[in-house]
Amino acid sequence: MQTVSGRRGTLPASPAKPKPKRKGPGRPEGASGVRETILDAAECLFANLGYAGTTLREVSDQARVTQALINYYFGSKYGLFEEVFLRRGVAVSEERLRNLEAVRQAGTASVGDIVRAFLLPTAALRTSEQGRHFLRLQARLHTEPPHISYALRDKAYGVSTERYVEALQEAMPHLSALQAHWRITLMVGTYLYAFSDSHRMEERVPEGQYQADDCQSLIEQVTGFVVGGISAAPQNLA
Amino acid sequence: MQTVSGRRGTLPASPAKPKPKRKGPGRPEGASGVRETILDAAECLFANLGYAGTTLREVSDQARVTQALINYYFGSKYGLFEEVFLRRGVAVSEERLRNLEAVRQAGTASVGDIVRAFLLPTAALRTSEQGRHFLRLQARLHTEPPHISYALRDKAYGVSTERYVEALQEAMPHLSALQAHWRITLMVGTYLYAFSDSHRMEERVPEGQYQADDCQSLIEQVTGFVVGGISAAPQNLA
DNA sequence: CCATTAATTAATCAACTCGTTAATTTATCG
DNA sequence: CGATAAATTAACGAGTTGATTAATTAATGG
Repeated sequence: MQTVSGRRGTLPASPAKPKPKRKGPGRPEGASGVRETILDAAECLFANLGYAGTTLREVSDQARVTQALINYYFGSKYGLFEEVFLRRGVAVSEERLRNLEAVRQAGTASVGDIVRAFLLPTAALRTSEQGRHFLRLQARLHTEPPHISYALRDKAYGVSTERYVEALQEAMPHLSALQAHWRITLMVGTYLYAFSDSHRMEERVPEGQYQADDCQSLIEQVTGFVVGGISAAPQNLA
Repeated sequence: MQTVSGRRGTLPASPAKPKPKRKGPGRPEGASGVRETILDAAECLFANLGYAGTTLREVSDQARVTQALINYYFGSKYGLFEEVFLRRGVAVSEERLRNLEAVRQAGTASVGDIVRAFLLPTAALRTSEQGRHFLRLQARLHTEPPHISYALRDKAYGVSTERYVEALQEAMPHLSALQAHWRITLMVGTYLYAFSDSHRMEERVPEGQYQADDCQSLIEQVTGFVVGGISAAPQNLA
């Protein structure tokens, strides 16, 4: 589709623009990329303002397109939201499954192996601005009303999370099914919060000790906590 | 403009009216209780739909008052939100401080003591429907945009959380200040998620094993996980 | 080279948003 | 009693909201 033939010589009344970014209506040459631009803008805004708090006009402004174009591409506001979330959500889920498969084939998986296999795909997202937007969006999705969140969460993460419960039961055979579910659930709650920047440690920790962009330290803190929590003795209530 | 003062005068010698619920305009006899009714309705809706997703009309409908009455009592939508959150938030925070003081005076506080002192006030809220609404609202507040959430979170929980960091450092002197902050932060993330019903274990756990209203089991699972996470051996980092 | 189709815009729409105002009803107090 | 203040309602208004439509431009395919 990338016919890179030169522009047509006859330019009606517009001045000669060497700029490849043509503005205005009309079918663009090749892929315009505007679709991804809209998704990026929406990802940022949905993450910061929530589903109801985001307006399509804000999205269109930030993406520098007209608002009608969003409905043209995604049909509706919810259609946009769906695609924003699933575009990264399914990728994360698939990577988790691949990671789990890898540690399983390498022998008996320890709790640490399982936790790292689960956390690494999302931890990697923290290295980019857009990735952090998605992580905030994801944390937010879990608090959105069911009719907005349930179907999406299930579609993206339903299967892979179930596999991790099974793997944990193999690693800790003395855990009941209910306990295994609980610990995976608590892991999810912990990392959602820790990776979403919705906490405010920056303001509470003595000067300069906390580096918000210290990704390595973040992963270690969270992994240590989660492994400790999952590995705790089942009736550890001293 | 409008008097937003709180408590009205003392209820006069109540003449034991059989029907204290008068409908229509005019000053009611004694305390009408409509203020709390509005707060309860708003608590439920803010929890389920978020700040932006809740309309004052829905609140007024559910509270069975006219929409203008909300502005009469609370000034603005945000004023209502503020009062909804703080009404229980400060109570929880104060109870946490009292609990911490109690375990400290009883001798050296263990990690389990600290965690239970922190979690019990919110766990108790799960026994009532309105309390569970508040817990969802609270979890949601942490994902709302800063201009909505930061001031409120700090006002309600700023001091008490800081005290718990100090207590944890006493209980685990080998932890650095940064690590202590992290572990308290991760405890918050974990319990916010676990107590807010934003997970969906009901649908994933084998039949009947999960009792959503089994408050005791919930507390045990979360407490065990958090104590294990906090007590985990700190990876060798500064 | 012309018909078709894809991409884009401006303009518009009906519904809904929060907040305000004037009016009304009643309790309370001097 | 009568004045005042409190509580409540109906109605409205200015501004947004998500979505639709008709028109416009250009690439593509036969």
